[in-house]
Amino acid sequence: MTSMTEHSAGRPAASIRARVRAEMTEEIKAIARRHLAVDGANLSLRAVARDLGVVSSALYRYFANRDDLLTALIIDAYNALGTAVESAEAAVPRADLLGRWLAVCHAVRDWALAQPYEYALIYGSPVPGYQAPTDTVAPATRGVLVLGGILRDGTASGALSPRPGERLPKPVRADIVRLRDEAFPGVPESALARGMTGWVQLFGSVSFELFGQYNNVVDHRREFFEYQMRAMAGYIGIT
Amino acid sequence: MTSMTEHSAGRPAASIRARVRAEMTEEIKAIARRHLAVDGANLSLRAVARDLGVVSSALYRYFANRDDLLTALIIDAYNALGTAVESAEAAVPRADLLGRWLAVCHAVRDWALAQPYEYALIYGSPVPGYQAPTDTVAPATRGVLVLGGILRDGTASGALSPRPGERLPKPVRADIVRLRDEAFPGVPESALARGMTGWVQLFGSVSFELFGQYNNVVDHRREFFEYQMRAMAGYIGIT
DNA sequence: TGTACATCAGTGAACGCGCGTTCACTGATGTAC
DNA sequence: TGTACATCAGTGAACGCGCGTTCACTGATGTAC
Repeated sequence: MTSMTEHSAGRPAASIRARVRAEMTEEIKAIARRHLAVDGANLSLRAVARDLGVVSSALYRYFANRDDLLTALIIDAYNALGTAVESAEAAVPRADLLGRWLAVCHAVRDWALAQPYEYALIYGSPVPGYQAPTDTVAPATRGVLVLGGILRDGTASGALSPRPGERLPKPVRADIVRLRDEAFPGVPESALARGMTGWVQLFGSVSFELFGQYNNVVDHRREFFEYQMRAMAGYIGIT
Repeated sequence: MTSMTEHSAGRPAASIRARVRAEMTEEIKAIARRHLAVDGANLSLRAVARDLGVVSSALYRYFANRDDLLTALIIDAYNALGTAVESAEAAVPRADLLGRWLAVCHAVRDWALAQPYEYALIYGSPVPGYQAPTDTVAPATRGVLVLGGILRDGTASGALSPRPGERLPKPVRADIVRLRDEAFPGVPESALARGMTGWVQLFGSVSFELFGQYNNVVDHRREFFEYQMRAMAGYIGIT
């Protein structure tokens, strides 16, 4: 790692092996992602190895076991979704709060439609017997932090409808205050509470669509989704 | 079936076999339900047979294959949830629209918390490779029809806040009108559209809680849930 | 620059399991006369 | 009421698969002197 020995191409010799290793790791994950469609979270290491053209025990050079591979896929999925949300929202002028909120909503839905099995992995039913380790937590929060930014900016500029008289039920307030202190500085309690409700609606709507609850019920899905998200914007106070 | 031959106990002889068969079928499903917790939707027929104390091929007297057993579990789950919702709502005075709505919401959440794996089976990620047959449709709609009743009654009595000027986006209106004509007579379009949004919020919230999205985020779950459901009541126009 | 040694990716065999489904069968229960 | 026959639940063996993980190994690549 810190070796000064240089390869003819100008790279430290050690990093060649490291680079090949990183590429191999990515390829394993890419194949595993494809297999999510077939097996769901019941991912088969042997099937991944077959597709990779390698003996199944070779995978253990890269992942300690099946759960480790699943964890890597989960973290990647959260990060991909987080990146999609962040960059979609960043492209909207800061003053356009409604545009920013709708950009977030559509980024979530578009990403989920494009990788439904990865979406199911992170927002669907938990995998039986699998316990997510703590390093999934940070990637999982990237999306909602973007919403936090919208609420903060709207509060600072006065564009977010203030609710001076609103009183939250005491236990709800306790959760909201802790959340605000931990992760959402500068966001009023009522805005955060309403924002969380909108966040639940966002994922509830995407999950209904992806998990088949809209079959034979809703045909115009994008429009129905946007109608709901605009309704939530109004409820949150984003205009 | 139509035989007049009577057994000494006063039952048609054929029905004894039929009754034993029905009991056996119920027992298989009961054991299978317990196994959902371990295997998720990846249910093992052999494991069910072991628990039943029977050879695995014996199950084929009762279910043609694994998917048929899964289908039976799905239908039972929808019916159990439908019954829970219907009877909780029926216990509230008809004029108390908010009480009826909250009874529906808590019935869904309570049932889901009591049988989380059955909830995941019907509202979680779809089972890879499994296609639900059409006879799951009717049981699946029982819950939302109860909401329809609340909207209808509220409209008839004038208690549901009317939204005379509200215009839905055209594609949304198309879906809503079709839905209304098929299953929700007497419910105004805007009420139905808002009701659907509330319905999505209800299941979004329950799924977030059950599928682990509230871990380290929301501690007071019942209160947080009720706060959200009251917010949606206000949005729908239920007071 | 050359050589001895260490690291590490991938192999192939094995362990000890699991699974859904089919099929010919036995023996008990129910039906028809 | 008694008897011959039909129905049907459950058995046990088999087919043809699948799986995660371990382990001793080979041979290529990288490192240190």
